[in-house]
Amino acid sequence: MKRSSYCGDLRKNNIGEEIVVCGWVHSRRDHGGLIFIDLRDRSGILQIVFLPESRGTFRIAENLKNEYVLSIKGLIRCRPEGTINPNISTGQIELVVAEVEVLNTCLGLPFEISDYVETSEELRLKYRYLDLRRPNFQKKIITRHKISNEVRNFLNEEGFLEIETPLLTKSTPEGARDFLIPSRLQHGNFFALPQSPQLFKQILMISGFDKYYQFARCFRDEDLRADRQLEFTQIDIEMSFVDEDDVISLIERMLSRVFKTVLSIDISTPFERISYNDAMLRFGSDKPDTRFGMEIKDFSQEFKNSEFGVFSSAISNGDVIRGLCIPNGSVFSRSEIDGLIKLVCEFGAKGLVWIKVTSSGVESNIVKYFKEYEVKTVVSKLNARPGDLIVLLADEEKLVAQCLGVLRLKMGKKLGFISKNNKFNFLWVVDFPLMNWNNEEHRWQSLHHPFTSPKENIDAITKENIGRVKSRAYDIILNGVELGGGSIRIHKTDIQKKIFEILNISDESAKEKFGFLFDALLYGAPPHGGLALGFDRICALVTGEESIREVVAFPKTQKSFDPLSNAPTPVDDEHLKELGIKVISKLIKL
RNA sequence: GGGGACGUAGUGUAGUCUGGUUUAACACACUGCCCUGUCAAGGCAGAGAUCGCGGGUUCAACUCCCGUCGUCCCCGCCA
Repeated sequence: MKRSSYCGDLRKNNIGEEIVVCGWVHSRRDHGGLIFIDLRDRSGILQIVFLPESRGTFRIAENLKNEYVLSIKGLIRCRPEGTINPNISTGQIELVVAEVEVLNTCLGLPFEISDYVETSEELRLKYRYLDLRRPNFQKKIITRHKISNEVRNFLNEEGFLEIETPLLTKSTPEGARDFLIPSRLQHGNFFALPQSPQLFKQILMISGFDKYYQFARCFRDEDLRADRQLEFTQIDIEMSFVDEDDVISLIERMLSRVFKTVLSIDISTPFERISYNDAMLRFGSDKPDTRFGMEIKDFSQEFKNSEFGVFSSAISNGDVIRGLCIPNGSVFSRSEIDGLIKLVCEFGAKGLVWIKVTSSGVESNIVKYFKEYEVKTVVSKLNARPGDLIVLLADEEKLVAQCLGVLRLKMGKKLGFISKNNKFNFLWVVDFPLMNWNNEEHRWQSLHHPFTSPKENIDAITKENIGRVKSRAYDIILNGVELGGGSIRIHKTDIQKKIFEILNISDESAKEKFGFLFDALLYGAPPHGGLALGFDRICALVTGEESIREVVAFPKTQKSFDPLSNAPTPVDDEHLKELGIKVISKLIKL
């Protein structure tokens, strides 16, 4: 009995056809003289009817259990009047069994294969093959495929070539911790798994491939989060002879096509663009969630000469004063407000000022030190209304932005401004600084990576000036999630040299670390740029999931363990010897 | 490295704050029987838990304390 149809594809127009379906027993409803089976495959569920007249098949049906694997031949017929199930796509028809073959049995299940029963993630991961059988999960994995398929279609039509880059590659000093692979033929040397195919895709541009893409597996040995796995997939794109607008427009067209095809949602293009400085000022984040307001305002000017010493001296110290208004926040109790203060303190900010706006005036921990016009200015600038809670913070600019940004998000969630409402707010963040100063290591660092092209020409790239130099980088944000980012790259050796100089990377070590790209720039590198999108994150957002583990078939736990395979595991001493690695019988705690 | 939440039959939860009326409850799943139109089927009966693990406090611990393991969320980290 060879399968002729998928269960979920059958409809009224198949009535009268003899078909063969294969799948799993999703549920059994035994009425004594009549037995129904819901047969499930990846396409959906089909109701199977076993009638007592067909004695052989009926006896088999009496002994079926959940998740038995069946092959069934029978006739599709219309369901009798009044027995139509509007909840499933095949609800108007059913299959009357002629022949049934039990292809396999199934043990008692560790959890139910059902969309209605939640199970601990630990158990789901251990029995991932069962978890993946759940219809909702199958939908998500299929959606993931649809997205990647549509991205490929689009890019292929646009003339892009998919080209693979190596997984066994070279360790790079900057960025995340590398996964290292010892070389058997060259003891003491290591490959690294790529954190991204960055250098290779730039090489491909220099090789003349012009428009490249890849669904690239990337690896970073850093701590895991809901939106971070050790290995993840990025849609990696690079183009030659383009500027920022070309890349941005391509991605906008690509994403609107994907959302149209997969979700039937029209997203309007072009996406809003916001400068990095604006994002930090107004939202306290370089990945602002613009689905709700509650924007941050600066009050440094207003309090420059304030009699409230804490504020005026903060300004003269070079700090800033910023604040936001929490709608209906005055209902918060004293302890809830203390919670906010504690939250801000956790980041190292000294403390915050709060003002409850009431119909009869204001109420505050500190407002008695303010002049009346100062209070009025704050209230009106934040457009605060009776019932609102104003929060002000004076501290170093970066810290204030971070604290208020976190506070804004927390309040937005708490007050229900962020909900699963199928709203997709795309946003480009542009005009990033090229570098920022690392205070601990006392050196300049690239904000993106050292191959990002500066906006200014080469004469403006000096150690004195570098803090003010913007880059030709762009990040794409969706609902406060960093979907991806990219830049126009440096294609001229002189600029690249200057960047390395400022980053304190010597010619020698630049050669050693990025030598092959450095050399390649000398041999006719075209202007080029591109971007990488977090594919797992896109899938999570499209399917309405909070965690990318919900759209990854085989993810790892937060401690980077795979409960399905039990990886990672120890290996044989023999194997280690071949790799030239000394056998360590006991791990030494450093 | 740090902060927080959680861990109770196969699964999901309640009970824990305020220790003893608990012989640890409920739902689903499971087992047996009944049932010819159900569809997250229904009815009857039944089995299933040393309350993550170790220690402590107490006349008495699922409950309080300490430690430990695991899972999740967050900070650091992730160019």
